[in-house]
Amino acid sequence: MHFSFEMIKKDARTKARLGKMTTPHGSVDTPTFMPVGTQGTVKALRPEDLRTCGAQIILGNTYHLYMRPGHESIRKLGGLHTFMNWPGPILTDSGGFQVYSLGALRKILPEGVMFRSHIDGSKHLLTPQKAVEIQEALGSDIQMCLDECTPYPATHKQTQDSLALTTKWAKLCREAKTNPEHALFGIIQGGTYLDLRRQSVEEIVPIGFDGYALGGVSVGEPKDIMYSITQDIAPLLPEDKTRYLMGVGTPEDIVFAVSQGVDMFDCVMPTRCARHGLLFTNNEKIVIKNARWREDNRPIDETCDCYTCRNYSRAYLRHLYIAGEILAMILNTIHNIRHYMLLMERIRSAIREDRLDELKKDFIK
RNA sequence: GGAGGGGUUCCCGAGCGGCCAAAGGGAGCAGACUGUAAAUCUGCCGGCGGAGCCUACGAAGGUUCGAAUCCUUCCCCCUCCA
Repeated sequence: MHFSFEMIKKDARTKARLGKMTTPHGSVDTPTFMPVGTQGTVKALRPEDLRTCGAQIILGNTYHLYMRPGHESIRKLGGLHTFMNWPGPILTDSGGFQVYSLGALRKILPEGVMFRSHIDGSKHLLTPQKAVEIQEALGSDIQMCLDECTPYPATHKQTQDSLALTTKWAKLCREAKTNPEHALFGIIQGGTYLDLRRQSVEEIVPIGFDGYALGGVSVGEPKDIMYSITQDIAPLLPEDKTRYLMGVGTPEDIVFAVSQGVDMFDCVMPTRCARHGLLFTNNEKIVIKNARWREDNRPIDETCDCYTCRNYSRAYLRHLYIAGEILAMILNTIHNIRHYMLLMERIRSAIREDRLDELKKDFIK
């Protein structure tokens, strides 16, 4: 089964779209959220927990899996799906974000990025061709082009130079792709400059990808800038292709971006915050370590149907967290992922019923 | 009975004449987290609205311009010998 994207319907009052992606490992209802599983695991969850939470697609990472255990090993062991026992679709990030996040450990060269491994300090050159080769070895359903995630702040000139590299690498990734079943997505950069963002769309779209991502946001820029980039650029992307806003975000960010026509998201927020004791609900955010929950017998969220909310009290979850128990991370992550999945279900229902704007009002005042 | 070691802020523990409201842990309290170098990181943590003052280093006296730090007595604790 080849990758495809079908737009089922558009919301009547916003730019939101309801759609369906088909991949070699199953289909995905969009708008969708991908839990982040950088190292071949969504931290603290078993694949069956992910399934139960409603996750349809997850994200893995080229850089991390290349460094450890190595993409060739994973290929020999049957590919990433088999290796990690996740039968559903997987999107792999290219390592472009590590160009940003591992800033001190890498050097950008015209032909690629020279990384000093964060694990043992060894040197590795990640080229666009290599990034595609690794992702094909992993067998990911959706591969991402190697890009430079432009940091914030950056001058117009710096952003322009960075963009030139991203465009050049996008072409090389496109040429390097060999497996027709897998999708390859291009990435729009251009920092906070609208003219460069537009230029990026004009350069990347003609190369011809299976989907388009908006990258280089949520890297420290003010939220209104991120929103305006999303608002201005998402509608410029081809209607018949998946639109993916990389690394976003909070529930309100997601609802906003959906209203601008974005179909896919990924973010560490639900998983990392869960491990750090921040639990999402439809009302308040709950910092589970707070003393106020010491004897609170209620679940995290009475409207949530997750395993954690059905079986455990805030008091118990607080105890587990304070005591440093592993189960705290497991139960907290189950809740936050389910919360995000329920959010996406609410979003899809709203689009289906042409009332996303009403839902949006609940999130963005 | 003899010899030696010790009692420090909630706990452990450093300090051994002024730079000490007292290092460093822990506990406690609060906050952050956006394509994961994150089970991480940050802040607060004797009292009083601040420069400041008050109360604090087993107890009581003393020496000194100044004491958690030196001296005396007392009260506890631990180790070894009898």
